[in-house]
Amino acid sequence: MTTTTMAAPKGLPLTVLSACCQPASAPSAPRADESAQTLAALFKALADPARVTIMAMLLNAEEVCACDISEGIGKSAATASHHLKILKDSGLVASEKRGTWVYYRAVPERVAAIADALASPQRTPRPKSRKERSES
Amino acid sequence: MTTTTMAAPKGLPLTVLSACCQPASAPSAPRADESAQTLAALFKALADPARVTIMAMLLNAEEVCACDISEGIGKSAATASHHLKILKDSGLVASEKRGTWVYYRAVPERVAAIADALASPQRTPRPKSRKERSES
DNA sequence: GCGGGGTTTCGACGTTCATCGAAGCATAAC
DNA sequence: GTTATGCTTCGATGAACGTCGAAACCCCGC
Repeated sequence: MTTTTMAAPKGLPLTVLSACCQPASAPSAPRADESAQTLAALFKALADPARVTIMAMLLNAEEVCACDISEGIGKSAATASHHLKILKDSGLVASEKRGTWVYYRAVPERVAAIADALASPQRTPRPKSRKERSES
Repeated sequence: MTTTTMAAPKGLPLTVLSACCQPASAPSAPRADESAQTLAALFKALADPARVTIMAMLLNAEEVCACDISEGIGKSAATASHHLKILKDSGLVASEKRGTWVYYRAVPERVAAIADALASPQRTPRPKSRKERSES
């Protein structure tokens, strides 16, 4: 169930894909911008090979110990912790501390949310370009 | 020509989601890393609100004039061109010059490729963590 | 040819990012 | 309490990024 897609038909950043370039009820309220920023933040969280590798590990295995992640990406423990914090802050992974070890798990709903935002072009009739506007 | 995705059923970076943490036939050849880098590069191309907005415009309308994109993201023409170049280099958009104007179009296959990479967890039995290895 | 407008490239600036070593925290075993 | 181990935070450094103005490029109409 992909988070989303339940109360609101497509209630997440996806809206940016259709809410762009609209009347904008409130004059100075950048609404679509907000969604774009939210979505861009999610992409930024994945915009590093180390973090992609981490997500791959977490999506393949149900749970991964932090110690394995460090050697899985071939970087120092400090760097691994840094990347994990970024993924955690973006909600893409969750962590649980059991004794000395910390286990990380992917949050599939969040991952699916990104995939959903990328799907379904849903073309609109056609905005009419500036060129056309100036030609008429 | 979209480069990619056509002959192979899922012939793209998705492999990173299953190719990670494997025997690695060649000792010092980071193979999964390559896929991770490819995928991360795609995410990085989308890791900016301006570029997300551009993709939204291009996915909604079939074709958008460059001049509209500049004002669509509220940045200078130079900045818009910079972002468009990044998207073009990553294969997410294509451009066509007709007379004085340049029209940009999204490359749906490439966008879908990212969505595909995010889908299908395909769990493997379980890698066995370092903790377990050290405990046995 | 010349002038003008759309687009891209160049150069520069300030900001953000990835990375590591070292130090700090927390938990478990003794 | 002390020691050892796993993880995170801190501080610093070099690289990459986003942004813009100015210059260059390209195509059209005259």
